Amino acid sequence: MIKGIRGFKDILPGEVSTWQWVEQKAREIFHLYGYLEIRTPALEKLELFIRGVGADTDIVQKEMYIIPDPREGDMALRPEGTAPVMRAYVEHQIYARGDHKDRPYKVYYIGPMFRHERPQAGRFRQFHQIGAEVLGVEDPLVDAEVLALLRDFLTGLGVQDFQLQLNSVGCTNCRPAYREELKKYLKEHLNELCENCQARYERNPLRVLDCKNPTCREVVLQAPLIRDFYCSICKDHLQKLENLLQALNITYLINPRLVRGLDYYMRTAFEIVSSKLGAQNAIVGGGRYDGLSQDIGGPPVPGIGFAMGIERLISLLEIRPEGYIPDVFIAALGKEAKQEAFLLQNQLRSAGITAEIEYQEDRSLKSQLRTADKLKAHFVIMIGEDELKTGELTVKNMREGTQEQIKREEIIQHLKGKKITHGSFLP
RNA sequence: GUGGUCGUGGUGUAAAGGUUAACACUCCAGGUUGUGGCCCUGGCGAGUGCGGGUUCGAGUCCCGCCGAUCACCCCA
Repeated sequence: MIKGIRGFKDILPGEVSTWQWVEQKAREIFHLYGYLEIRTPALEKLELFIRGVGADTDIVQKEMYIIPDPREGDMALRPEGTAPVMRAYVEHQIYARGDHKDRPYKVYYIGPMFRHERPQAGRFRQFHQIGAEVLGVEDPLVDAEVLALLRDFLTGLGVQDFQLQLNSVGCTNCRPAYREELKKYLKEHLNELCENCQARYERNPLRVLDCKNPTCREVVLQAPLIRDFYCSICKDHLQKLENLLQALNITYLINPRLVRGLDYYMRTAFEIVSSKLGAQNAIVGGGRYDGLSQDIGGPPVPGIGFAMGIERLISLLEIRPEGYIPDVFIAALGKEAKQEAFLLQNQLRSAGITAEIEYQEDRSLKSQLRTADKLKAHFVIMIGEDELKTGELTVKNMREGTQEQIKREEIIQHLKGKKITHGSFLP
């Protein structure tokens, strides 16, 4: 038997209705907030992620699916969505278009991402993200807007258990000084750090801050904090954002040790975590990346965005939509009636009524009703010898247990007057 | 990439190294005429992830591989 690839999951019809519901809700909220969908390819030049996400990040160093191609150069399945969006923005010179010179460019995407990690609860090699980016505006107003959107989206899905963690990771002006200070501090405690962090000390000392190793955590507790090093712009940015969040009644927690694993973040960085998720507890991650455009060869363009893991989001959903439920099940007895049932089914569907028939030969009425019950059909139309003779069909309401005789020609009109459900329910 | 646990019909479980692998759910057929759910009766369905080994005998023990799961790591 040929099996699917490790970490790559089939999403079967039973779950797809939940996915569709989530995606539909996302599209509604993005529309409300003025975001348009963007669709970028699953494959990009490897270079984009090395320069965008950062050569030293785990994503680039060990998690990418790389496709070597001597003709086109190395390519990679996208491990995240922000760099590709920025690439498209720069490539199509959106920044130069009149309609976006001083209006933000707001886009969202929904699609698969790929990272070669060891699968675990909430972690897959192909996973799906709903993400959004706001390009071209530096003002913390857009930071707040993005967070408001997220809050509204999650509560709209009935998700209760989440916490917004916020930090500012500074900018190219103030981070270097902090970095030096942090290194100075870490140097004194180098032998107390885990192996991993000893390596990080040189390449990316900030990452030591959110190491989960207990002894590292202890060291970090006394470490200098970036907030004592913010330049006036960063300080101001964070202060304004906090004021806006408070004005919007968005609850958040400042986590001064929140550091994100992608190099492009600056100033605002945030995560939304849930205690119901286990080790992989982040359902959303995001922040501001004002340097990204230049990193990939574009003009200076400020930006902020987030990505949300759909699998993780779905795993903490308490409400789920029902799948397909037929309005009508047609039970037929005998060959002639079966033919009649098939034709009736077709007419019902033309009228927008969902209908199912029995496909097996010679099943008793009893078993056909059983099937109708299992399908949760609202009505059963019975066709047998009597009905064929009189031209009146028996219509049974399965929810009420009542039934009546309806003339064949009037059946559609009759059902249309019955407030039928059209096949499926969304919460 | 590292470590722990696990792998039995479609699903969930059971089977001290010893008959023909059991039970529940699902599914099918019945419980007298053409009426669902509940209940009752009967039936279909696996040879135990894959490959080796130990043993008279392996679902059970050992080794390897694969997969799942949880944690580390990292992140959504």
